[in-house]
Amino acid sequence: MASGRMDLAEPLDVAPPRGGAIADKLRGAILDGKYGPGARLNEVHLSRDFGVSRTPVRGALQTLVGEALLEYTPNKGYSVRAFAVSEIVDAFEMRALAEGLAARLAAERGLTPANEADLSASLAELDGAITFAASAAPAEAVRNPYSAANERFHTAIHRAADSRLVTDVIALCSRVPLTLTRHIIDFKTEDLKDRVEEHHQIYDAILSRQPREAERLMYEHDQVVRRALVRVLAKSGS
Amino acid sequence: MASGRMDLAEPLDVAPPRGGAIADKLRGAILDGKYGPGARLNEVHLSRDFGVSRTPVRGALQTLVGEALLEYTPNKGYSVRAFAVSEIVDAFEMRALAEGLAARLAAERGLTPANEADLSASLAELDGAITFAASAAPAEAVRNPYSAANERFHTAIHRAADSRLVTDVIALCSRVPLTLTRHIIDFKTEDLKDRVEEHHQIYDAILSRQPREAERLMYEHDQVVRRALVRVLAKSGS
DNA sequence: AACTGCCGAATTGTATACACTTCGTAAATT
DNA sequence: AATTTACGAAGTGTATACAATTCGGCAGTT
Repeated sequence: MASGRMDLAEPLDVAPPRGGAIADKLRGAILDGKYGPGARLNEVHLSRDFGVSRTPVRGALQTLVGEALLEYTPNKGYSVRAFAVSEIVDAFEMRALAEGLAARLAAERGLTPANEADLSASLAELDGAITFAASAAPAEAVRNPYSAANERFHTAIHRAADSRLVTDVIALCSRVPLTLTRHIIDFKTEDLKDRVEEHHQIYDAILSRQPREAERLMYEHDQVVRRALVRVLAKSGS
Repeated sequence: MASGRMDLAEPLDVAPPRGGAIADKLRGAILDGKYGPGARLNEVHLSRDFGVSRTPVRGALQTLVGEALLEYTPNKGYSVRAFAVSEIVDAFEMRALAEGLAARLAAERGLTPANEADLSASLAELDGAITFAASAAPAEAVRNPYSAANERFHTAIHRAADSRLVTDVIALCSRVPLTLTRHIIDFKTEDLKDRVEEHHQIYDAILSRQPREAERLMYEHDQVVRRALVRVLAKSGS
C-alpha cells in the first residue's frame, strides 16, 4: 500500500494541474462574479495566487479572451468584459435561435441510439424533479435537480445536432456573467411543469422528424427564459 | 545616411511585429489553405519561420484556438481544424440566422447618422459595382468591387445592431476555411443585380423600422449563398 | 516470430531573466 | 501658479533555459 508507485497511481484528476486547470478556475471565478466587470487581471498577482509562473497564467488568460470573457489591450493587459444589459438580453435571443437550429438539425439528421438514450434519461430525471418539487419543495432544493436534468437535456440535443459550430455558438451565448441571470430562475412549481412538458414536446418533434416544428418549440422554450429576464430587468430598472 | 539609427528610423509599420501580427499571418495562411486540414503547427518551426521566439508564437496559436481555427491537444500541440462539409453548410445557416437577428436589432434600435452614412455609401458602391460589371465584366474583375462593397454593407449592419455578441457569432460563422467557399462566388451578372436589390430592400426595412421584415429579408439574402454552396457540393459530390 | 520493455529523439510545459511600454508623480522651468 | 519635463514604479512583451511528456524504434526475451 505504501509503495511509491501506488502514491502516484491516480494523479489523473488532480496532480497534473496543467495550465488548463488555471483557465478553469479563473473562468469559474469570473462567472461567479468574484471579479467585477472591468476588473484588471494582473499576471504577476495571479502567478503568485496560483503558485505558478506567469507563462501558464498568460495561456489561461488568452484562452479566456477566446471565450469572450476577458478583453485584452496590448501593453495594458487583461480585464473582465463589461456586459451591457442589452447584450445579455441579446445573448438569450441569439441562444434561442441557435438552440432552435440545433433542434432542427437533430430532427433532420435523426437520433443515434445513444442520443435517444440520453434524452430519455434526462426526460425521466425532469419528471422526477417535478414530482419531487410537488412534495417537499423548499424552493431552493428544487432548482438543482431540475437544472441538472435540464442541462443534460439541452446538451444531449446539441450532441444530436452534430454540428460543432452550432455548439460553439450556444456555448458563446451561455458564457455570460451570471450575476444577473441568477435571478431569473424564479420558476414556480406550476411553471416548472410547463417547462418539462415543453421538453417532452421537443423530444417528440425530433423523434418524429419534424425539423421546423422542433425548431419552433425549442425557440419558444428558450424565449420563456428571455422574457423572464426582461421582466426582472423591468422591475429592478424601474 | 549610413547611420545605424537611420536604418531603424521607420520600423513602425513592420518592425513591431507584435505577437498579434503573427496571429494575423497565421490566420491568413490557414484560411488560404496553406496548411491543410489536420496539419500540425510546430512551435519551434514557426518560431524559426517568423524569426521570433516560441513565446509569441504560442500566444498566436492560443488566440487561433479561441477563434476555432485550430485545435489543441495537451502535450501534442496545435493542428488545423478539419471541417466536415456539413459543418460548413451549417455555418452558413447559422450565419443567416445571426445576420437576420443583426438586421432585426438594427431596425429595432434605429440607425445613428454614422450608420446611415455607412450604409448609403456602401449601397452606392454596390450600384457602381453592378454597372461596372455590366460594361466590362471579365468576371474576375467584378468580384472585388462587389465583394468589398458587400462586406462594407454587412459590417455596417453589424455595427448598427450594436451587439458585440451577435457580431462575434457572425465572425465565428465566417471564419471557415475558404477552400470550398471560394467556388460559390460564381454569381452571374444578372444574379448580382438581384443581390444588390436585396441590399436596398434590407436597408429600406431597417430605415422604416420594420424589425421582422428586415430579419426575414436578411435571412433570405444569406440563404442564397447557402443554397449556392449546396448546389456546388451536390455537383462535385456526384 | 511476436511481444515486452527500454531508451532516445522530438515536442510541448514551465520557469525565469531581461527589455520595452505606459502612466503617475514630482520636480524644475517659465 | 501652470505647464512641461524627467524620473521611476508597475506591468506587459519577448527570449531562452530546462523539465516533463509522448512516441517511435530497437533490443532483448519468451
